[in-house]
Amino acid sequence: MSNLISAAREQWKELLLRAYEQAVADGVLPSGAAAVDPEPPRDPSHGDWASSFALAAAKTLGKPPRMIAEAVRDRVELTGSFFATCAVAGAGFLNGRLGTSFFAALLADISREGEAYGRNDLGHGKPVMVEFVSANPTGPMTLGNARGGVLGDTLASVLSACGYKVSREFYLNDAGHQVDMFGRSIDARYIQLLRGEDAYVFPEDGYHGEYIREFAAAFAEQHGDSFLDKPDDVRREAMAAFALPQNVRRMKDDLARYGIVYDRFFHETELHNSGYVKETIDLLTERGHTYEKDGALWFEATKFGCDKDEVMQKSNGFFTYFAVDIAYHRNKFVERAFDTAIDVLGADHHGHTLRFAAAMEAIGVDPARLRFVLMQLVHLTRDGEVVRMSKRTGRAITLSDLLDEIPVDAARFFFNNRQTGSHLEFDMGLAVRQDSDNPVYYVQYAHARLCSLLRELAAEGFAPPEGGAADVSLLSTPQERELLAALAAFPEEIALAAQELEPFRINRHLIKTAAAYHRFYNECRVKGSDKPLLLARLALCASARTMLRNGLGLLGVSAPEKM
RNA sequence: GCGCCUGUAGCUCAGCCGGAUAGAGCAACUGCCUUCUAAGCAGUAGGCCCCGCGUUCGAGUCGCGGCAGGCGUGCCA
Repeated sequence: MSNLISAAREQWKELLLRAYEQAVADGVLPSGAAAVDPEPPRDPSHGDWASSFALAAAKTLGKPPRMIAEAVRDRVELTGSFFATCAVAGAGFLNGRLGTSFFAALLADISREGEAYGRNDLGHGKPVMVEFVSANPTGPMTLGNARGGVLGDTLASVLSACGYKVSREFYLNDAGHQVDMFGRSIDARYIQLLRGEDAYVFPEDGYHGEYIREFAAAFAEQHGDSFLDKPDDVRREAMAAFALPQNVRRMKDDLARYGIVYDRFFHETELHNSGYVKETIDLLTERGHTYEKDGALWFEATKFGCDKDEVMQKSNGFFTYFAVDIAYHRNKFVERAFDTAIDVLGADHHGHTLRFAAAMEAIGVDPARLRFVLMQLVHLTRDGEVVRMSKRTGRAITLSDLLDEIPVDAARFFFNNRQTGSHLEFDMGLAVRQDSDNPVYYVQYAHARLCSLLRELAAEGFAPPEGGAADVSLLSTPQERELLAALAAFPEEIALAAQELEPFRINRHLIKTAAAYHRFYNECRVKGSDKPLLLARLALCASARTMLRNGLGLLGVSAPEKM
């Protein structure tokens, strides 16, 4: 639960502020300057925390930044702090270098917390729902669903690590036009199967996939031609009722294979059957946010900053998708009392975010409780060539096709290896490659190397020292310091990933840490060193293994002990 | 037309609420295994950070105006 790195930052801020106050008391500097949050210097050779206090204060105090910085530096009291040195550099930066006490505390923390290292309690147990994928249940899942699945699942894990009570949810659109068309499509194939291709014109906007024919054939297998003389709507509903659960079953299987398990599949039909959609629309009307026009019921979105109003109930009496979704989100916040709901959506849905916020405000829910992760599209390539279709099926590549070819670890790592707002290029050639070009192996290899090293040391009778009993001051090479810094930064990365809804940060940090370890490995021998140094490096390695394992765990990627 | 997103090395992308000499990986070139896993490491080379103006002690980062690409703007979902 600790976050030593941010504790150190706060301490640096405080130490400099106190030194400044001393300089004021000494009559060297005028009063009036405000504290500044230190930041990590871009170049690690400058130290661990840098403050631009003197630069920011220069104008207020009417003194040159370097003069201010030097006056502060001369009065900074490092005894008993995490810091070993304070230096002035550049235009007037005050650079602090962490000392042994910090690193000893760090390794002790990691050793004590083990698999909990990196976690925090930002969430205080507040209930948060992450809704993701929510793919149309009338067909196979797409690559977009594949990316959304990883983002949602990883984000949920990250939030969970931050002390939120997280619920993973899949919204199942098992009602409405799409399902109707699903039934009509299967029905058309059913009739064509029994009476010949020319006997029935396939609906133009129907689902053309081969799987529709398969459902029709399966239905015919079970029921023969007994449905041919039934009324259209009876037939179609029977087809949908027959095929939908099977398709949902397949989606769940694919998701499970992908390492994704939901807390709940929420059925849209529940909202209709219970009258909740109508109740929600009535609520909007009661609150005076709707009007009738052209036989339809409209929501006055323009009252809440949108550029146009939205239809809630069509003139044919059916509710729009938007209306149902408002009801669904009301259910999340009001009936189920989630503190925050996060929707992972394709960027092509960005137009909804404003409308949703407006709708939440209109029903009396703070719009800030609804947050969106908008993800850009996926471009699939194979060794530089764009891939659109599966060679095997001749159709757009599905999640299932992808998992047939790409190991789950690689798929999960790749889909989270870019910021959500960036287009993601997924190189299938790279994803299956088992070498260091492939970042997932790079990280896993670092973990496996650590495990191997720790096994060898254990065989020689060396166990990681309890509670940081090693002499950390011996860890003084740049490689050791870089690795320590990466280990220290992990809790803050998790916190930022949760706050900013950027699960990609975990990938980035893992790659950074793995790189630091590989450099350490090449430069610093553990086996065969003098015992105090060996023990200090052993403690470092044990901590590094813990951090890498915890990070991979958040991603749902395995941490192999041998490769 | 209006709105949102993106524009950084040949390619794919980082750049953490404005900070020091703009980074990583790939591709190219040069090195490193009798030693804890070479699935690794070190080095060289590669940049009008799309353009212009502005704010600031300081701009890849903030503001305004352009340019280019993507998406949205349905009584579709």
